[in-house]
Amino acid sequence: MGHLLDTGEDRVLKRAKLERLEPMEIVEKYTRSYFEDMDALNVQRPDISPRASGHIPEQIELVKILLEKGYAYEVNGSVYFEVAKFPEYGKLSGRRVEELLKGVRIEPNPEKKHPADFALWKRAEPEHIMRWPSPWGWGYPGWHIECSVMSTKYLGQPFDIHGGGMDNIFPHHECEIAQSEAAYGVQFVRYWMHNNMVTVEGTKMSKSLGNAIYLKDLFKRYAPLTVRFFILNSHYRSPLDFSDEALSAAEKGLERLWNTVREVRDRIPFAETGPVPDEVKEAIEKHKADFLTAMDDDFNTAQALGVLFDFSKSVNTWLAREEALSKETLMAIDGLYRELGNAILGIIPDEFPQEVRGELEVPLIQLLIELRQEFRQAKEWDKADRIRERLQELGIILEDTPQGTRWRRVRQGVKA
RNA sequence: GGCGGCGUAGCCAAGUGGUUAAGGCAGGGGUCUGCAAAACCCCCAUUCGCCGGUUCGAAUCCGGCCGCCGCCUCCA
Repeated sequence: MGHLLDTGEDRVLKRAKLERLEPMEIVEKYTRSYFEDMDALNVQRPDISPRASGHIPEQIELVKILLEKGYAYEVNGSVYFEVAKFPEYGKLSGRRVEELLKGVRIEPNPEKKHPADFALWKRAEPEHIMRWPSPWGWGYPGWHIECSVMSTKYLGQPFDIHGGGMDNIFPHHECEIAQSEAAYGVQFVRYWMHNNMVTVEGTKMSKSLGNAIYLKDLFKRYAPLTVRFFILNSHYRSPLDFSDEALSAAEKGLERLWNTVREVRDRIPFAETGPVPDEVKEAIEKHKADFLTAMDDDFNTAQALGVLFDFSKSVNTWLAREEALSKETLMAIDGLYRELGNAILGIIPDEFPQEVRGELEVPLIQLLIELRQEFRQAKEWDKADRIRERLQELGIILEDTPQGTRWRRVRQGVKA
């Protein structure tokens, strides 16, 4: 369903005309683009992504039920939900119907019995392309009914968690509750999770202000997992402010985490078999428990990340010791990173990307490392340092370790 | 005007009645290193927007005020 812009135009139709495409092509195009961004952010795809326009009969059915039960009334081919018949209206947002009227700055729709009543079905004039036949004539569904219908069709009623932005609490989620609970007489949703708003450099993000950030653009400057880490670093109920300073700090922090995990994984193939020290076992158990406690507390991802950093500090200390860690120890540590950092938070990749641009890149870097090693052995420090500096300028960082020289890319995952 | 969220160090950000206010970034000092990098150790908020109050005790509870954000509109 396109639904209307401030200008009264249909959102999808406007876009379709502009791009000279079928309305459904527009929907498909933006849906795919959205999934691309979510894939990059390591967000799992939903099992079902229902479309409102694919559920017109079900929506009509719900409107019929509400009419039959007396919660709705029809006027001129439109159907409205009568808020006065549902005393609990406002229970989610803490509003009272009487209070709502005071702030109304728009002249009430004369078709409505009460200004707070909302549309379940709207009559559509012939020029409105997205319209369907119904018992009340040609029209299209109201602005909240699709969510009630599609969520309960696939999840049942009640279902466990309904997410969404805080800005949708009223009227959208309030209306969903009214429709669904009035129709079926049982609770609609068990838990509501409302994330706070996103700002850019302290001001709200909006197209008209020209400060909107598109993920595809952001990914050119910061790796998608950096953005994910940044988002996870604050609680979902807190406002999220995008700034270069904050994103850069997140990038550094994630790199620190990755450095430790990379070191652990690099050592596994060369490590000797041996027992896992009690100290390590206990630390793994403790940090895992702390992590899960944080997540169980209303998805406190920020605190959970703190636990991961605490754990890494211990790991780094073990790694820096003289005695080598056994293969079992390293694998146990990596196992916790995979469980908490990968499976749960999705910020530590299964495998770190090499980001090779061409087949020649890796052998050439290795050649330069060899040459530099020879200069170092000859104590020709200026030449050795020049190789390291020039490579760094190219985005390759060299690190000398007791096991030899390692290299990695600066700002991994950022599309050049 | 009403409803809701937020306001914690230079920056980001946990913590919502009780020992020393997590963690990350930045900064300072040290260890390691040929020098770096990475890593480790130490330092870095007697104080939690402001003002009152409750309490033996408050960032945490109550009242008032200020600031940012959102909603109160047929965007969904």
